Amino acid sequence: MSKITITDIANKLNLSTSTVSRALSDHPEVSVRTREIVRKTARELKYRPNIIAQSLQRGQSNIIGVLVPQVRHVFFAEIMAGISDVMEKARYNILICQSNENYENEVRNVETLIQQRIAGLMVSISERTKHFDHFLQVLDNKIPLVFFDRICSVIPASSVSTNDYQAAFDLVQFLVEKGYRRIAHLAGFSNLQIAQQRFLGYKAALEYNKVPFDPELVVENGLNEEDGKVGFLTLYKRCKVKPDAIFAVTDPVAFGAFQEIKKTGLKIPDDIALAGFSNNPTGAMIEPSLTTVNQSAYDIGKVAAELLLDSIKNNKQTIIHKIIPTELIKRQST
Amino acid sequence: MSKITITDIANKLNLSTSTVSRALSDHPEVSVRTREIVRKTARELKYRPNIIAQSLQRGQSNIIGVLVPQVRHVFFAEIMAGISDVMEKARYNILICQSNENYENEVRNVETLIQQRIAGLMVSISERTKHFDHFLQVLDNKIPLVFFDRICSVIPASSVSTNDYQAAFDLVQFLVEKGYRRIAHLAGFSNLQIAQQRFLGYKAALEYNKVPFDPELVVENGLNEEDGKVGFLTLYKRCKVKPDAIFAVTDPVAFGAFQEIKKTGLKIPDDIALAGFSNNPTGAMIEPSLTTVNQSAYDIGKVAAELLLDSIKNNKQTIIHKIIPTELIKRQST
DNA sequence: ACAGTTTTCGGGAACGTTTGCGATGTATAA
DNA sequence: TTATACATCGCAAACGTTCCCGAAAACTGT
Repeated sequence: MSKITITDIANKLNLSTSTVSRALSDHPEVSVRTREIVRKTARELKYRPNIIAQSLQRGQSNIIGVLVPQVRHVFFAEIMAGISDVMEKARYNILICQSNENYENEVRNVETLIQQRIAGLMVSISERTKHFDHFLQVLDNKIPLVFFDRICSVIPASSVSTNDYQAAFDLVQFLVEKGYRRIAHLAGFSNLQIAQQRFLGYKAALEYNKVPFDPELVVENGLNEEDGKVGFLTLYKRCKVKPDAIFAVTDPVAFGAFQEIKKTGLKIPDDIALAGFSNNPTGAMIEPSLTTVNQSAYDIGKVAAELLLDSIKNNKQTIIHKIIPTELIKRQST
Repeated sequence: MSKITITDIANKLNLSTSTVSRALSDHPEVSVRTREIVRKTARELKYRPNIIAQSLQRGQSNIIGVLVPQVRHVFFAEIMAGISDVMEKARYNILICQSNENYENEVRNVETLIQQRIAGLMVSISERTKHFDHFLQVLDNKIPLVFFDRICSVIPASSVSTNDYQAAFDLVQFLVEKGYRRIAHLAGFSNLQIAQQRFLGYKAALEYNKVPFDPELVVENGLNEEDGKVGFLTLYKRCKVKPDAIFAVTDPVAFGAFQEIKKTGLKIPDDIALAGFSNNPTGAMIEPSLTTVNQSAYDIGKVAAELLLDSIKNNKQTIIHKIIPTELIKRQST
C-alpha cells in the first residue's frame, strides 16, 4: 500500500502536519507561498485526502443514506436520479439500501446506516411496515430524516409527497364523468398512507357523485405488477356484476391488470376501462395508452434531497411537509 | 450528541477498552462471563459500533462503489438489484454514482470513490468515455475492480458481459430467415465495446447470408430512447429505398424508434420490422410486442458482485471474464 | 532602541477503534 | 516447593485528519 498521507507531504517539506492540513484547505493563517508548495507536492505525490479520517475527526460522514423498497422500480429509480443530481452538487455521496418490501430488512438497513454515521437519511417505507420505532432511533442519533412518497406521519420528520387523496378523487371524478359507474379499485395495504389516501379519494369521489360504493369492488393487495395480476383475477372472479372500470393504486398494478385483461379477451376501454397512478413511461407506449396521474418522481427526489440538505446545514428542527403537484393524464385506456 | 463509545462501556464496567473491543467481537481471550456482561451493557447503553473508526483502523471501508451511466434505466436498475442482493448478504454497503453518460462526471466520481477508500469498485462506462486513465488510478490504489456490461478491455480487470457479437448475429440471422433484406441498424458509438460488437455481429450475419451491407442503413448514435427517435428519423429520411427491418442496439433505442414509426403511420411488422436488445419488460407489453435479446440484467449484477467479493477476499490478482448467456426472444414485432 | 502587533508555523490532543505485547493471577506438574 | 503453562486482561501505539493554543519570526511605530 503506497498510501500517501498528509504526513508524507509534511516530512518532504519539513513542515508540520498542521500546516499541510491547513494549506490544503486554504486556511488564511498559512502563507500563500507555502500553500502553493504544499498543493504542488500534493499533486506530485498523488495525495488523496482520506475521507474516512476526516469523517472520524468530524464525527460524521459525508454520506447520506437512501432507503427505498426496490431500486428496480422505475418510480424509485427516477426519484433516485433526482436525489443523486442534488447530492452530487452538494458533494455528498449516496448509500443506497433496499427493503425489498420487507419490514425486517428495513429495520436492519436503518441500523447499519446509523452505524455508518450518515449525515442524513431519506426513506420511503416498505409495504409491510407497521411499526416505526427504528426511525425514532434515527432521530435519537440526531440524524436528519426526511420521508418521501411512502411517508410516515407517526414520526416527527419532514416529508415530500403528493396529494394522493385529491389526485385519486380527480381521477375517479373523471371516470364518473366519462360515464363509468361500476368502478373497481385495486388498492394497496391500508397501513401505507398513500394507499389509504388513494382509496379514500376514490371513495369520496364516488359518494360525491352519488355512485354507490360497493366493497366487493375493492381488492386490497400489494403495489407491484404481480399484485395487479392476482388482484384483477380475484376481482373479476368474485363479481357477478362485472366492473366497467378499474382504478389501480399504482401503474405497475395497472400493468399487471392490463396483461390479465388482455388474456381474458376483454377490450380496453370498451369492455373495461383502466387507470393507474404515477405515470410510468411504459404507460405511454402500450396500447391503449394508460390514463394515469403524473407524480413527477424526479422532482420528488430533488425536493426531498434539498429538504434534507437544509436540515443538515441549518441544523434546524423545523419539520416541513412538501406536496408535489400532480397532473391527471387522460389517455386511451379510459 | 449522546454518542456511546466503547470507552463508556469500559468505564462503566471498570474494564479496558481492549477487553470491551475483544468481548464485542467474541475474542476467545476474554472470559465468557465478561463477554456476556459487556454485551449486556452494550445493549443497555444502546451502543453502536462506529464504522468510520473501524474503517480508519482497518485502512479500508466496508463500502463498495457502483458507477453506472444512469440509475433510471431499467437495465441498470435491474443490475443494481442483483448487486445489492449479493452485497447485502456479504455485509457490504453500496455507494452509487451516476456518470450521466458524461466522461468528466465519470472521472470525478472515480476520484471521490478512491478518496472514500472503498473496498471495491464496479463500473459500467459512459457512452462517451474514450480514455481510461482514471481506472488505472483505481488499480494503483489496489482497489479491486470489475466492469460489467459496458466493459473496457484496455484496463486489466475482471468483467461480466454478454456475447454481444453472437447475440446480434443470431438476431440478424433470425431476421434474414424471416425474409427481411434491407435490415437497418441503429447503432451505438463505436468506442463502446458492446456497441461495436453488436454492429460487427450484425454485419457478419449479413455477410454470412450474402445480404449486401449498406452503410446508409447504419446510424451511429446514443443508447437511449431519445437517440432512437432521432436515429430512426435520420435513417428514414436519407434512405431512398426504405429499410424493411430495424435492429436497434438497445431496447430504449427501439422504443424511441417504435414511437416515431407509429407517428409516421407505418405498421409493425408489416411495413417495417423492429428488434431491440436487453429485454426491457416494457417490450412485452407494447403492441406489437418487441423481439429482443434477453440479457438477464439481474444476473449480470449478481455475478459481477460475486466476482468482486472474490477478489476482495482472496486478494487475488486473477482476472476473470465472465459471459452471461443470452436468449433470443422472438415476438410480434418481427 | 524597544514594545507591541501581525504573520506564520508547530506541538499535541482528539475522534473511536483494533491489536501486539506484556503483566498478573491461577492452575498444573514435577 | 518451584517451575511451567494457561487464562485473562490492560497499556499504548496506530490509523489520518483537524484544530486549539502557544511560540517564533517578521514587521510596525515611536
